[in-house]
Amino acid sequence: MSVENYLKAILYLHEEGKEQVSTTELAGRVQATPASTSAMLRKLGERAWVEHRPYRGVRLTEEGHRIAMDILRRHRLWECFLVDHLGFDWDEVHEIAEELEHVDSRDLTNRLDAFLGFPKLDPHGDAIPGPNGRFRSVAARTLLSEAPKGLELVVVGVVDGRDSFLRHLGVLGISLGTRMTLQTRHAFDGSVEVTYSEGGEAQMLTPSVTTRLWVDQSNPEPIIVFPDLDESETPESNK
Amino acid sequence: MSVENYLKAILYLHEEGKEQVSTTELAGRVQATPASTSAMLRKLGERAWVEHRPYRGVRLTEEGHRIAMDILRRHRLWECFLVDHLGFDWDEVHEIAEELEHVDSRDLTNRLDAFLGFPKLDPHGDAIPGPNGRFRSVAARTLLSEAPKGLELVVVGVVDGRDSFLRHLGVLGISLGTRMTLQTRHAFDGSVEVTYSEGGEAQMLTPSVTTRLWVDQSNPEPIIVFPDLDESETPESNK
DNA sequence: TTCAATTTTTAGTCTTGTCTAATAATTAAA
DNA sequence: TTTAATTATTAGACAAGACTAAAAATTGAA
Ligand SMILES: [Mn+2]
Ligand SMILES: [Mn+2]
Ligand SMILES: [Mn+2]
Ligand SMILES: [Mn+2]
Repeated sequence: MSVENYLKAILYLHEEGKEQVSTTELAGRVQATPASTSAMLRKLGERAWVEHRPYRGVRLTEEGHRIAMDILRRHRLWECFLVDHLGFDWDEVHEIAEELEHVDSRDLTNRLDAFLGFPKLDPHGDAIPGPNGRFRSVAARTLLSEAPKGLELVVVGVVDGRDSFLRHLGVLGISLGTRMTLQTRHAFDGSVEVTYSEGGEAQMLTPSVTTRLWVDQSNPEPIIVFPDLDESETPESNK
Repeated sequence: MSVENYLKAILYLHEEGKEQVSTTELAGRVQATPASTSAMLRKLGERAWVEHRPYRGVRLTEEGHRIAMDILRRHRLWECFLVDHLGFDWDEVHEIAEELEHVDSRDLTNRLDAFLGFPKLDPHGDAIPGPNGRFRSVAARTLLSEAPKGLELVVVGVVDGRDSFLRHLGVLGISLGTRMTLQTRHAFDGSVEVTYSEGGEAQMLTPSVTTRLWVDQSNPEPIIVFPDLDESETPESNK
């Protein structure tokens, strides 16, 4: 919980343009003393969620960025729910979302996302990260029918929101956030075969499906490389 | 958070008929050691949320009962939301609700309640406390093990909300609202045979099942609602 | 370049909640 | 009514996260 709030605060500061986040500024954001913040940064560094150069500042690692984006996603989705369905005003929701964001269930988050209609913006007009941990951008997504083979893809949207189609997706085991890799494309009729990252047998999808599904690359190229960080922790949370 | 889980666990045990709750039994419910539980009980006693007589057991005070009922209210409202609006199955929601229940905002709770249409029962058929901290309705219900033969019955709740039991019900083709008629009762082992109104073959049910299912006569009498109960009856049931 | 102001980290405590091991009280058996 | 088994509490530690006060590093002004 505390760890999550710190990560999100660092993300906010990055989004505001700060490459390096100072201890004091971060302390201000999380309402803690610089001393407490310093201790937390050491811990986050040990877990490889931030790169902390003492006295110099801190920056999210790729993994830390991923985690922070997921918290931001939950925060903004809940804000949508509170405003659009419970009738809160946009200035009343932040504090409550600040709590709800810490309920960490991938399934819950994705279903809430679907329930809300896959919103791209929260009630404050801020972009909502998608299930792949990146902001939803029209440019970044591709129809499954035109996606490349061999790369892990993640389903980021549907072209057709009719109930009949969504129910059919359910039968196929596909929902927003489903990860799959395109294995084969049959030129004859445009059908494709995919394998789900979660396992199971190869699945054939008809063009009626592949032309109605938005996908994106599941694992973007690493943007930042930290040569001297020691290896890997347990991937974070999320049942 | 921890404090809330202890209070709710004590409430559950009260609802199961235990006047005094023992340290060991409570420890089992909250998945902690008796030593930790003992320490927590001292603290809860200091805050006057329980009456703790060392070596004798513990009981919620009026204030503690009020707080616990409010947590139970949030838990069950969220379960309704997860099932009715996010499409979860009734055996998937408990763990998530276990987290959501701790988001403590009166405004949020009451708006959620309204959004859901002021439900009286959660997806497992358990009564939902109202904003006044008392149950809203008492449905006329009987254990299937004690129900009369030959009448059409409808499943209105489960005594045991554990996922394992709910999944077993799924295998048996039973869910909330399932209609059946008790055909035979075998005195030897307490097993019964029922037929489903929807059709299919007669189904044998073991006492482990029949003593955990609340049923009501299928004839559509309206649920009796007592908006302003003076006495806090102790509605039975649940995990 | 030097030194004082500012920023950051460290040292030492506290609180909450957890654990294991040891002790004490209660209950059940002989 | 003793004793043995069970149950409950206390003692002592630990981890997370927070604080204040003190020390160390960096920065900026003279
Ligand atoms: Mn938060
Ligand atoms: Mn917002
Ligand atoms: Mn809980
Ligand atoms: Mn329930």
